[in-house]
Amino acid sequence: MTETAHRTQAQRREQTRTALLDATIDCLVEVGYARTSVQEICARARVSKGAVQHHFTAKAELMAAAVEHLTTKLRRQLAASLAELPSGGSGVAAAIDLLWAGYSGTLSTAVTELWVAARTDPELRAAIRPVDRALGRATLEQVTQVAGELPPERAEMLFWLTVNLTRGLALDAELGGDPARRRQLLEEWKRIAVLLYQDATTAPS
Amino acid sequence: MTETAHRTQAQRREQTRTALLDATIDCLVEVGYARTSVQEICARARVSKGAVQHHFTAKAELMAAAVEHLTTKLRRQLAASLAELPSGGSGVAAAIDLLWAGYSGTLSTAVTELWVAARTDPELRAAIRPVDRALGRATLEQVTQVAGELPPERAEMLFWLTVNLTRGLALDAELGGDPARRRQLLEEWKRIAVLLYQDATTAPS
DNA sequence: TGGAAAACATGACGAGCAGCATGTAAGTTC
DNA sequence: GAACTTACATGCTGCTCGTCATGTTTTCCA
Repeated sequence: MTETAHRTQAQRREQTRTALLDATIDCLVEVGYARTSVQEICARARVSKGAVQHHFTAKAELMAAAVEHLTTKLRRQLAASLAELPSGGSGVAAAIDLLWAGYSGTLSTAVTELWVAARTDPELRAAIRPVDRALGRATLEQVTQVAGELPPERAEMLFWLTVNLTRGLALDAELGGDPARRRQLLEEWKRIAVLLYQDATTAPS
Repeated sequence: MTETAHRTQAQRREQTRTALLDATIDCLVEVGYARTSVQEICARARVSKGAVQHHFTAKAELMAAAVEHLTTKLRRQLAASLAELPSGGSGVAAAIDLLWAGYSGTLSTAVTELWVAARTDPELRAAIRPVDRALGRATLEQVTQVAGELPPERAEMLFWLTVNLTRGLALDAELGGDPARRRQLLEEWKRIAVLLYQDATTAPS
């Protein structure tokens, strides 16, 4: 029990706000975007519909806020794990593992739901694009610091290839594809990436 | 104007049935799964709600049928283009292009909508999985025939890597990512694939 | 040619949805 | 401690959805 005898207004505000946003993410992950209703979110956040009405004027605004909340979380998660990467060939493999871990978790599942929904919802799309691009660029920067010996152009290529491959694999995982095959594919890609890394660093053009 | 003075019952049945399924796919592509309602589908197919009621007992059944219809179309499309592939290194690059073309078109967009929806809808999921697996296997077979000199194990790896990368790129395209970068990434991947292909064929382990 | 059956249309029903109006409790300010 | 503001709850309204019951048209068959 959280004995909240006295909470300042700012505390109350932020508390229910994050509760709502977390509940929204949970909803996206568990029931999908199509069935994510305001009522469901309220039920999970243990608040009334009036509360969400007070904090967000419309559902779209809630979703937009959820996108930012979500991205912030993902960013923190990735940053924390990417900070302690070894450099060199083993670093490349480790980075790929981390990217896979990041893009295959529940947070990324929620992002995918929003992405697909945003394709046919211009408002949501406008909210997602800048935030997502910022996440991509920030992650790229951290990754390229690991593989500093590589020409930045090639490091970027490797990064984006990994990200897109990982997203494809995450999609496969969502539908219940064979986990063993995914592991195999990821191992193979790591092998290829390390090989390319070594080629580029030992014999620069 | 299609002057349909006399249509046999079977013709009528099949005609409105495919009209409904095509309309469903259009709906998925244009407004997304969340807003794909029976009414929307009926409006596009120029039929009443009673018609869909007559052909499909529930909406889930319509969706399941749409999945199969969709997969059949995709299969035909891929088969037609994959049939006339050159073999060898240039064949590998061409195959990648074709897979990209297949997985980035409107049909694949509809599939993605259904995929993501199926993640949280067991019924839809059960309908999708076998059909999708069959599509994957069939495409794999056709592709491996092109790269016959490659050890089947490695050809399969290359295929699945390409498919998953392509799906990730397709997702990126849906949100309006930079087309130029996608082209760049695809070119890079083709280079890598051809390189791996040559390595494997000239110096088998 | 008439009647059975299939294909389709029309209208209605209950459920769930988002948004709003209004009421109540908790914190702030003086 | 009383007026005031912010944070939240409750209940309603109009709408859309999927489904169903019933009517109408078209084809088939004897």
